[in-house]
Amino acid sequence: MLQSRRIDQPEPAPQRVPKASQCATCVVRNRAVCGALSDEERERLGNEGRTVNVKRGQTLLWEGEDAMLVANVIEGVLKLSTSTSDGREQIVGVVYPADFIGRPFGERSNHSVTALVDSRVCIFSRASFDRFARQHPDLEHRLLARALDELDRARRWMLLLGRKSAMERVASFLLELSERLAASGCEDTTGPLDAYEMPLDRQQIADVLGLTIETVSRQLSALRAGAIIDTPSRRAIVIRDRAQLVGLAGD
Amino acid sequence: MLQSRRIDQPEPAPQRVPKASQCATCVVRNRAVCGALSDEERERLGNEGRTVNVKRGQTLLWEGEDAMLVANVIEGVLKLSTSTSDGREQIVGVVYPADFIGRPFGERSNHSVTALVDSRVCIFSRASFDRFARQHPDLEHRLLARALDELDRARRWMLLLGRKSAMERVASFLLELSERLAASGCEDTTGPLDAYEMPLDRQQIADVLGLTIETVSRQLSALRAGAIIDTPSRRAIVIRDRAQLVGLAGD
DNA sequence: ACCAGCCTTTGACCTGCATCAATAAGGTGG
DNA sequence: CCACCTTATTGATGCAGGTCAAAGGCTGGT
Repeated sequence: MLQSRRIDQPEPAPQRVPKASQCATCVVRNRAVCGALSDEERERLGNEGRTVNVKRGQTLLWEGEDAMLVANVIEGVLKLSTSTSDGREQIVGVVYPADFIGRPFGERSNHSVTALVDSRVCIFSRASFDRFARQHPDLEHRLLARALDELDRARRWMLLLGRKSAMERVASFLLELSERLAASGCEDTTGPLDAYEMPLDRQQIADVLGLTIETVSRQLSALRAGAIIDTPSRRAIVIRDRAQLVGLAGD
Repeated sequence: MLQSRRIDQPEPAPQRVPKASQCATCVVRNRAVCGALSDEERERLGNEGRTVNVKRGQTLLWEGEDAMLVANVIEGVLKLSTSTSDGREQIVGVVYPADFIGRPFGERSNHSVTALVDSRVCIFSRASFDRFARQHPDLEHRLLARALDELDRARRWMLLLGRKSAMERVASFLLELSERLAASGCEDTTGPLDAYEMPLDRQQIADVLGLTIETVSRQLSALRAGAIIDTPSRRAIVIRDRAQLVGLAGD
């Protein structure tokens, strides 16, 4: 069977930034769900929220526990993960700046949310966010649009997990990251990145792709040997031949 | 690699029932998204929709094509599926009565929708449904709740596809069906069914679980040999020892 | 600088599921 | 009731990727 997994250690609670949110200057205010609101409304929602720094490895929400909060990602990358009772883990989503975290209109969180790199999020109590959302149809509309996009993405991921080979999975993943990291930068989107810093370690890549760390490593080595990518350091990825990589992603 | 797949043959277009929808007596009117509307509003939405019969095997929406319609399932079971360019197929969702089909607020459908058994759905043009939804926040709220539930379900499915063994997958699937088929019957829900008719053939089960038809067959035989289930006919499932089956589902 | 403790890579081997192939069991029309 | 066809089961074999084990490489602390 699959190897078991180290458990993410409990960590000190995320550090609250004393100052209340400054929505007016928030870098993600337009792309996040808040973008649906007028300045005045956004300010009102902002008063119910707080900006919080989350260090790499810290967990914001635990699988199975009451999901008391929701949040917008301002900066950083976080993973959503579930595990079987015997410790096999699967990462079911990776979120970037402007993405929404949590389960509005639901009691419990179905997956843990953990920072992959030092991140900053804007949190709300679920109850107050739910109340606010119900009174602001435009906000709910943005939430819906986002949920539908996530659903499409999750389903594409199901094709990868159910039907793709190890090499196809790794190639697909490197390409997806190259696109999403480019889109999450606020700069004018100049298309997918050919060089980026990998926010996941090898174990986490394996957990996204439903593989083992060794298999991931071997596929990366093979791509390096074929001069299709380069990995100048552990966490750096350089795509040298995107066309071939696309071919290997196979869909 | 994985075996290739027979293509669903193009079929005659779904048959339109001449009579306009009779929302007032619709068996799923409360559980479907329409349940958010008043009688009067529902009637108004109903005037834009039509009831359509879809025969087993007929496809309502094609992957990659413009998604011109959305629908509510009134009766039956349908699959949502995607495939790789070389024909490997993955079923990414199975929908039951009261479930919603299609991609509101999106241009193209990311998966095909095909009837697994003779079904009846209530269709709307996407454009008119979108317009109506934007004017009815309660309807969008129900859509959002549904999308979030689907997302949770898809993510639990990702754990299955990424990390579970063949036996765990088959056991999980039999249990999920036993619950969802019970819930989709309009009768007072008396808990999960211990006997039901399997709406999928072996190939389709394999396509849901990311396995091959032979592996599915072997797991079912093993379960039968262990007196955990019985399969009195091809499409009949009887759960004889639910506790053990739950144990084998492993999560 | 140097050491300790990861994380990653690589190699050797094994196993669960895919693949290939042959029957068997329903189902359908004549 | 039989011939034919589709779908499911069972068996034999192979291989992709998992498991086990042993080196490397970074990194951070003193």
